[in-house]
Amino acid sequence: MTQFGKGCHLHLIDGSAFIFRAYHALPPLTRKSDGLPIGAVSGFCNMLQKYVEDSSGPDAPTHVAVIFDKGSHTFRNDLYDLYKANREAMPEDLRPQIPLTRTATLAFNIACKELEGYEADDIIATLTCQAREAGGRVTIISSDKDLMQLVGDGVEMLDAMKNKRIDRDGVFEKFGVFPERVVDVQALAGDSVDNVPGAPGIGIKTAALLINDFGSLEELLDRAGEIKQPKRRQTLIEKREQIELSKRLVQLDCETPLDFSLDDLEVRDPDPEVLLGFLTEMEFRTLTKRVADKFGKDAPVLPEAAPAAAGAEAGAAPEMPAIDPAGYAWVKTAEELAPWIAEAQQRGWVAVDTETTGLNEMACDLVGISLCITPGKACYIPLAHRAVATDDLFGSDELAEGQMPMQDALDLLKPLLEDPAVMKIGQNMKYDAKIFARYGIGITPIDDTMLMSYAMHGGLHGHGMDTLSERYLSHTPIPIKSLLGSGKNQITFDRVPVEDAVKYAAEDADITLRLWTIFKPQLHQVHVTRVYEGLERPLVPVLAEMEMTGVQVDRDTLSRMSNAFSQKMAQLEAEIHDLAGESFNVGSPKQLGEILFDKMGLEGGKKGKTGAYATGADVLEDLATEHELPARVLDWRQLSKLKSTYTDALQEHINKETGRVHTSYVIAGANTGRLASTDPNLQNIPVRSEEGRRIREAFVAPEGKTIVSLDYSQIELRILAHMAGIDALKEAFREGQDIHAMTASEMFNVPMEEMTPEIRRQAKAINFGVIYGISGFGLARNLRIPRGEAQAFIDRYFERFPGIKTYMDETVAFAKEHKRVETLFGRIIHTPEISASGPRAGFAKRAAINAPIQGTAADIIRRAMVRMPGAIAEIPAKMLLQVHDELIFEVDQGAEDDLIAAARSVMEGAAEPVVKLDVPLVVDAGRGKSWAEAH
DNA sequence: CCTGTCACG
DNA sequence: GACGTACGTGACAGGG
Repeated sequence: MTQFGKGCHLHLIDGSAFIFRAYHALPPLTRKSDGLPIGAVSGFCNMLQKYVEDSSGPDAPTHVAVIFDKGSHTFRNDLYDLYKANREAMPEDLRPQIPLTRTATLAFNIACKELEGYEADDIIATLTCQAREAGGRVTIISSDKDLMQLVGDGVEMLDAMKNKRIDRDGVFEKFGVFPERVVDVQALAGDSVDNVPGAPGIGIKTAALLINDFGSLEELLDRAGEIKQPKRRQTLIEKREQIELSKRLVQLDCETPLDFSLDDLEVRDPDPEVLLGFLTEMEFRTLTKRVADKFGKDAPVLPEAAPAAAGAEAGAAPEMPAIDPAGYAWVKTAEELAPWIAEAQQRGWVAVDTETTGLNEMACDLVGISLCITPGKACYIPLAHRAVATDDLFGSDELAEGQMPMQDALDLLKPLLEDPAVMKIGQNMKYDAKIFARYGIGITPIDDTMLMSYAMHGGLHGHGMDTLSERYLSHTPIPIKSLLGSGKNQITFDRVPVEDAVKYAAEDADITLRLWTIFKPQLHQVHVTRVYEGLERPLVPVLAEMEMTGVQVDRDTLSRMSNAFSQKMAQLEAEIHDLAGESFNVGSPKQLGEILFDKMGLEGGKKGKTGAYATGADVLEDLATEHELPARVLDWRQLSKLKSTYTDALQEHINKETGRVHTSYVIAGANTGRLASTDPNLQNIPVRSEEGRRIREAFVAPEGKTIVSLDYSQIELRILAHMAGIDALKEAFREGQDIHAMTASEMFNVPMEEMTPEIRRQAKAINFGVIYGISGFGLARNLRIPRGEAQAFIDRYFERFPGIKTYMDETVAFAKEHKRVETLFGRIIHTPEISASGPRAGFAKRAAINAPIQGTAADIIRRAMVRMPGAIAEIPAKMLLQVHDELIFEVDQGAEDDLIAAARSVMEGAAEPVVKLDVPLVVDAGRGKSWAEAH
């Protein structure tokens, strides 16, 4: 045994932090065989495994221990009975998992230490002091700021989450003092999480200032009389005892009586039998396999789960072979393709993936197709790969060897892809469906693993294939960059050698199929089958159709506007330079800030975290009342935005073949269930300003057609009225009243006849604020009124509509209990951050309040869109665009009334029959030759 | 690649 | 005068 000393490196892992992070990061998983809650243990083991993998190499620890808290009563409670009194009770499903995390640690053969009556922090402190005295190094793996007292002199912290090391400078950044004085700052600032009182009204910033001025807390308290600010002086004198108590509470104990020594913590290799035994007992399929692979052993056989219950544990795949390119075939001929088609037909499903020359489905070509029916066994059918030329840099235009004619392959595949009895499985099927559509194939029926994940895991993580593969298959797919390169040397997929393409493309189909086998049975368990089958999957063909149709955009209109903007901008720029007395880049916020606040010396310059002055519109608007220059800059910025983002960029997006603009909707992008529009984004075409609105004049109907726009009136407020059950609001909506005026009348006791636009405006801001999870600060900023006044408005609002407050509180409570919120249609939005501390808690809370409202509205318009094609089938009209609460159509002249009647009926009735709203949904309609006229 | 800014619902 | 704050998006320009 080596004696701990110089050259040794001790790792101390904050076990409780690991547990809580694991618990909050994962859905509530249970062990399949007996339903034992196991999510936190699973996450804990994954984190330990990752730690073990990451901590090899030259900087590897020689000694390591995981330290836990034990018991709820510590010596600090004897000092102060309210210590940690406001901690929430441990969740019911976490409690039984705690002992298992000890077992897990031991199974990894890592020392596992705890001590009754002491917090983990104290044990960590004691060990750190011992190690430091012995001349060794220490890394504390935790993000707990209390432990920052220990940093320095060979001791560092490692935030495993952010993979960020924290040294003395890092501590200074956080606390404004070096580690020796962190206790002093904490004693003053207190800690709301641990219920350490501190000095009221003093936070970390002020505390650091004081400590740096006086040198130490004791010095500060002795000489408190010298402090200039009367309030602060009084606090420090009056609360001296409380501050001293706080210091004793935050001071870590380096004298914890330990019954073991550093030498007992020496790193040991795990015993494969023990570790695999434990993992198998927990029924962690993926991790068991991964660890078994590491040891070069076969994974122990797990009890076979019934297919319907498969995957109750994260990543719990049904038995599947390893992902291995050896199982991937290169299909070269029709004869080789035939058995794949036959097997798909016989099994009733096939995973399909297309490879193309680019990401724009409307302007790229098919290069190959991959298929997979059984995990581990997949094929790639190359169709348009170019021969790799040896003599020139640009490659050849010749087709590569070993490919069947594209049309032959498509002719063979078409019956399969259109066979109603064979499920086609894809990842982001809208993409493949659009490609196939261009080759005359209407792929149906489909399942989409991206959308399955979105329905089940919305809010937890992204739903791209790489994310899903890593999370649920513990496998990193071959990066496309490894084939295509990046930057200007990037090649297109048809230039990839077929041998490489087979491995990549077949793997994609294999992964997709594996994800499907895991997800499919889970949809039902998580109760999102209706969401997936009613709101996500059926939207794929509808959106594909809309995107392929595109919208006509008039290039000349845009081009003329661009020129006009250029001229006006040049003029403004000259004026701005004149006013500044020098030439600079108006488009650079950095340079602008320096001109405004350094050179011109204007008041109100505030630097952000990067050290640059803020020059946002709100800042400039304040300055504009006094000065010419900021006012000009605002005008310039507006034009610059319109030109670069709209009049110029939109022209680039006009498709050469169709002459129209084809956006792409992201179905699984927004947390709330909304769509997002990209390349180009047609959901943020200007409308609020007069100049901007003119951009919409360029969105036109072709000869003989009309643009029709239908939009939901106040849909989110209506949903709020329904969900929160506010009778006054419901009544107002039923009677078709002006809802903001009614709110104003109710709040400010102004009769409706005497309503002024100003009072109504304020009420409108409050109504919107409520939807966003109102705060005094936010409302104050929006209305540009003092914060106290804004808070008074809010208090008044809650007084008049107590149901709203109840709704908000109940929604947050639900989110805290279930780590998710739901829409009226059962869409789940996970809220993993809801129990976070600090500013993130506020964010999460407001997002949780907003999500059911915004999400229900999103569900409703999705339902309308899914039904729309059937409802307007007999009308010569096409749905073109969706803008969250608005649908835009193109219709033959003369059929406008029919379309409006049919579409309005679908939209107004979209919630039914699943949800019967207590308020009517009202749809406004407009028509014209352009979007500007129709809106 | 990140940040600030600004366009929309 | 603890902190930082309305919700949800995407695109562009500047700057490292």
